[in-house]
Amino acid sequence: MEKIQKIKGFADLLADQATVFERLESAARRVFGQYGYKEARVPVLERTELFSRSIGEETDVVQKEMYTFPDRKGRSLTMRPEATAGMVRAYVENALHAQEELTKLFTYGPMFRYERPQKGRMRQFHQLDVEAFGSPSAHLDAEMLFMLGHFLTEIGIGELNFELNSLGCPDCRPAYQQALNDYFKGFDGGQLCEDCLRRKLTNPLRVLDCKVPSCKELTKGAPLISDYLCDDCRTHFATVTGVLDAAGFDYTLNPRLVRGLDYYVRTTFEVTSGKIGAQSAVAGGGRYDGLVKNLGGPDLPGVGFACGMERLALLMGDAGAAAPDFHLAVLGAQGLDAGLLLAQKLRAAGLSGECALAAKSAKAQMRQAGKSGARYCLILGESELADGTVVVKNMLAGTQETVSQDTLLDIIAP
RNA sequence: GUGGCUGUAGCUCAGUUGGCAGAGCACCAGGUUGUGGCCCUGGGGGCCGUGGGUUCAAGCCCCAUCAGCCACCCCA
Repeated sequence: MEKIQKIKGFADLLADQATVFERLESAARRVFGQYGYKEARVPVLERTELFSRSIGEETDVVQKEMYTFPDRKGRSLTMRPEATAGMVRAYVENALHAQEELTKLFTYGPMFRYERPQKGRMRQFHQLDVEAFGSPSAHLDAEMLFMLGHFLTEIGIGELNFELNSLGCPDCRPAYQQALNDYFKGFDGGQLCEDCLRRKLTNPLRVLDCKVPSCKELTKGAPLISDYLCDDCRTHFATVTGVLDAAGFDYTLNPRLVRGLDYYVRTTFEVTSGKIGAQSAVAGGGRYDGLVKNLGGPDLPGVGFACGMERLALLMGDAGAAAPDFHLAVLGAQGLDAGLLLAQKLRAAGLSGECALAAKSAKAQMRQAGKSGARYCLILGESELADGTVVVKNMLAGTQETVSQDTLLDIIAP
């Protein structure tokens, strides 16, 4: 029969890799919980309109990266390309705003984007996602950055860059975009790279972020958002940076930091690493006041961020499985039943280990015990079976003794 | 969507001007009637990614296709 292989950009996470993800998830639950965030589990499949309306019709994500298809009744559905839209939908649909003034939620799971895979970029990838609804406070922005930093420290990742910017709001951003457009009008003659000529129309902010040297040169004199912020946005941002400074939180201001999703306003941030290839962003987020209303909810503000789990995994050491307590070797087929029962007794007492399922040679079973990494190898042969004992071999020391099965637990209990 | 590199044993990879399919590691067994790691001996394993083409003959040459890696783009 023909082999069926997994589809491009999807991955099987096995054993040690799965353990790394489990560690990320439990660390997230622990740390986010310390800040009052509660877990939410939301669907992976949503109505397409949810994403086109929130992320922005003209964004790359919506234009060319979504897994979109009709269901059996012809409705357009989409595998979520990011988590925020679904979280906002759940917040609105469950009327959580009516239950508490501030709602703090986190979730994690697979996201889907139809992109060409490369280092740190998969078509099915996983994100940790945090959202806080209901507060316009700049202190919430700052606390969220503290929490993100706390989490990254907790999982042992260092040497990261926190970049910070304010994108302004619907009151002040139009003036800035106009200024930027005016500035770029002078460069219609092809002095910008091909990508930037396109970007100039679709997302002018992104031109500021171009890596082509000639473009970098041309944008040196470009207007910066920081000079166009309205008073409210300026105050908000100053409060955020002020709190971060007071805490000695390490970050850099990047007035050219752009986000690919349309809903961001005011505070935006990105955490990058120089050690994971070209896809260097490990986390990114910001404030999205207006999004909740845009998705049919009340006019309440929100802040959030997402963390790429595959990218975090690239920065983490190998997990290494926990060593079991015992391996039970059975010599002689008559002992298989008794062996299994003995193993059950040990597991009931909280120990971990496996029992032989076939009476292979002693050498073969010892080899298996060695490979399992078990602290003890228990040997149940004909003579032990006859007098209710068992041989306990300490695999590290290489010593062994014969003990009664009744006192076995006293010896090998951790 | 664009570009470069790569697909041979479970894994990492050799494979000559086109001429019998290879190594190391891993796995299994034996060397020890009931004792792991080190060592020695032996063994099982291959639609050479897939489909076409050229040829007396293709792992090798040509075309297509799928997949992987890296980069662009974009983003977590």
